[in-house]
Amino acid sequence: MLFTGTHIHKLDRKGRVSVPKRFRAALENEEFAGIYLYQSHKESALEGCSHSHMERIAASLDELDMFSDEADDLADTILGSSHMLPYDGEGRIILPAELIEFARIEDQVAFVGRGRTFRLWNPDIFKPLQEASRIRTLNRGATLKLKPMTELSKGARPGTENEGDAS
Amino acid sequence: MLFTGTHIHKLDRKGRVSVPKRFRAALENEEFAGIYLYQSHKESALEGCSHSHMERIAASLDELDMFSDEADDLADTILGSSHMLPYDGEGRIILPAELIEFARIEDQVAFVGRGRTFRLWNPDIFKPLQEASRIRTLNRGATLKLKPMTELSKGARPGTENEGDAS
DNA sequence: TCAAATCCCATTGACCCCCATGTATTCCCA
DNA sequence: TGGGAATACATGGGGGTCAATGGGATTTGA
Repeated sequence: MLFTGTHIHKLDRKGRVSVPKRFRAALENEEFAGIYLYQSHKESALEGCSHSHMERIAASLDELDMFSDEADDLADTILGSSHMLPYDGEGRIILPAELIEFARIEDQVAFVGRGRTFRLWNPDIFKPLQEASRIRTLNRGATLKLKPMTELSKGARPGTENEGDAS
Repeated sequence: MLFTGTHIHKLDRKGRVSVPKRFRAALENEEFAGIYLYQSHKESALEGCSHSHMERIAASLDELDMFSDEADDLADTILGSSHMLPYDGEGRIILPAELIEFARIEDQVAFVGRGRTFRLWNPDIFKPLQEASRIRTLNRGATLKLKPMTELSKGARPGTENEGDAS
């Protein structure tokens, strides 16, 4: 289950867009045949994930103090603003007008893999940002500490990763 | 069983409102065909949940000191003021006048998913609050620490696990 | 007896299923 | 290695179905 690469697809006049085959393949064991989308906090983009990932978010929120302000805000912005979008027979979803508007999407949609999650962009907006981020990374000389293989099979560890971040 | 998204439905002149199909689907294995609603203690909203979640609240109250003021208050505000609302043949409930008034609901009701629970709002009140939540989340740089996948199958239990694992 | 709740049916409009067409990639064979 | 066919994926659009809604009729309960 890994989302990789950038795939640009067309938004048709019914508001439908094909989910890339690779992404659907990454999701094929999910109980829900479709994807979840919600507005990104920091970018003019949509965050995408699987049903089980959404379950993880809910379970994690459940553990925060039920009455904490932070849990409240996160519930409103992630769970409350998310859209559960099933595939049609051809593996397409309908992009809700609200999300199209938020991400300023026109006639094309870029699906950008981010590992456990992915993002949807207006390709014209994403492209220059991607270039800028590439340059920042080079200048910074960033290196990624890889986890030992042995840990991977045990499943993801908490505390180290933090999804939907690290631009 | 996950409540996600915001669904705005109409309150008709008989005081009925359709429960979103997705929410009903999330509840379809419940013994009681309907939902529970009670007044939120911090928002001008109604808290909604399933029968089994209500059981969980009752069980949690049991664990507090039976004679503490806190348990007293929670029992009064949650269990005492909750309404058990069955669906009609079309999947609607009747919103009691008391709750309509409390949440200042007019002709529309927003069902807002929060994972294991959901809230009902006057959409005009909720929308700006949600926007404020988004901004706070952004400023806070909040990222959610996700639970490891392996714990999901055990079900969520608040307050117990989650430690002894951060690398 | 009256009011309120439940049942029942009609309407409408959005969504989903289905099929047809187009396009790119892969695979096979010369 | 190049060309061509076959297949799989992406796209376009029509029509049926179902969820949401509105309102009348019947039942229940105070």
